[in-house]
Amino acid sequence: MPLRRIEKISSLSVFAGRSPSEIEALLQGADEKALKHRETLFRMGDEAHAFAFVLEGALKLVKTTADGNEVIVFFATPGDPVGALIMGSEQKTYPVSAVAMGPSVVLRVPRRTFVSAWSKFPDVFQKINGLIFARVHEMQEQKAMAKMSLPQKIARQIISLSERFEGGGGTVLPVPITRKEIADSVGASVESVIRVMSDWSREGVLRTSERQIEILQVDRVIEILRGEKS
Amino acid sequence: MPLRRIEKISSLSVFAGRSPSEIEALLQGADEKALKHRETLFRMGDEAHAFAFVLEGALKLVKTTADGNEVIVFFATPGDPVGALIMGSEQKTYPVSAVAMGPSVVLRVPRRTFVSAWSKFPDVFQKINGLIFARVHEMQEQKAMAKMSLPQKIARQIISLSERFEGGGGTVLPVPITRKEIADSVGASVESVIRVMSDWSREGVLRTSERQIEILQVDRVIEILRGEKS
DNA sequence: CGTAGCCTTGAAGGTGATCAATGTTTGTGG
DNA sequence: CCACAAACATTGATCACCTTCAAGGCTACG
Repeated sequence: MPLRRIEKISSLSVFAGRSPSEIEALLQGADEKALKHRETLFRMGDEAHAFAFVLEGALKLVKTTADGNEVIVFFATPGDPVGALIMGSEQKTYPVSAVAMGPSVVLRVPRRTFVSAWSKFPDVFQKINGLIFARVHEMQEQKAMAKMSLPQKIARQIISLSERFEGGGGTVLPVPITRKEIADSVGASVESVIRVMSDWSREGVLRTSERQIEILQVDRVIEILRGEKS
Repeated sequence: MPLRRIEKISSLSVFAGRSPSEIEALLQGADEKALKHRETLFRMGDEAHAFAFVLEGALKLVKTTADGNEVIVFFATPGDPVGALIMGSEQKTYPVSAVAMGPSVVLRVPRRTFVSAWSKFPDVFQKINGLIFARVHEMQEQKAMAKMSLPQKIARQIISLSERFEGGGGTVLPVPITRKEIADSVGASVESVIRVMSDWSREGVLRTSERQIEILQVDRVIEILRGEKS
């Protein structure tokens, strides 16, 4: 039952300026896939037969290290492509796993369509590159935090995430995210993340219920990010 | 005095399969720029009028953080593009600075040529994407080391760098790299990097002279990377 | 021949990791 | 709908690894 979310799909930035028939060509063999919480879209090492756009919810891109640790490389939010870069590359297997955070929906496009149709539209390519740029930029920003303290890293991660979801107020992360996931994304231990965030809860900076994080004092978080302590 | 290194230029992977006249079109307004050691190609925040390919030597892509720290985001080695991603994006200023490590040469292509010519060749685009993929991959791998010990991070960085330069043996990094640069790239302090590398020198694992690092016992370095201590 | 850039070493101290135990919430199968 | 298993959150104690600060030396180069 493919493509019931036409609205949402045609509002994807990649499709801006494409005619309906062009869009149809770009979506040959594409389907919408609904994912349950914690369901895996693809696993690191799998052959890359398709890429996808996040339509609803969010996916985490995860790497499992040799010693069994998990590292979250990126949080993909609505509009973000996943597995797109690899479509044009030599490599044939996904370098990361993609796992849904909360119930999510993706638009999955087979590689053959990428090769046959997507490559034909320079515009489209350019749009994808814009999205990739955003991702690289985000990773670079994060790398720039290397020497900062843990609270600063966490603050940055939370702010960056909250900014990625449109929507007024925007102070509630509309995606369930665990302390472990935050830890894995900033390169810290769960315990340390908990200690930091518990302090913040006590100070009324933020609040969590059912994995949903609500930022109560955005300015305070920004202060922390800038480097003032409690 | 543009384009004396035609040989090297046409062997760039982006140009594979292009005819001489096509290459000429892709190089409208392009020039070769020789950079001295520590010379800056572009500065973070500058308007992005051009992108470039490294032809000889190497460049470091650096971010200066609010508190005056430097973070090296990527080492660009021959064949790598710098500033390419931003060409297709909304953003108009470079997110990082590019600084030569040792005398280097780049092929600089103006943005207008990118817009007018490069966008016309889907193949070329795809090739660039392949290169970007390699870069993203490298950054992801590095992020995956977040929880590893400092010696492991340094070992990885050194190995990864040595692999990026073709050339048999490949155990001498053909680019001058300081302890500070290694520190800035793995997110550690100079002193710590020095302590680790001094130990290695004493053990005969590697040797440095004039900023050139020579790996004497590659297998030992790999052991360290895998997690055995001295 | 002085300055700038780089390397080195030591001492002291802090941040965050690790280990261990326990509570809480969510999900699942009978 | 209950019972039990997973997944997630919490707290405390301990300690290793790195950072920071300080001081000094080496070498290249204008």
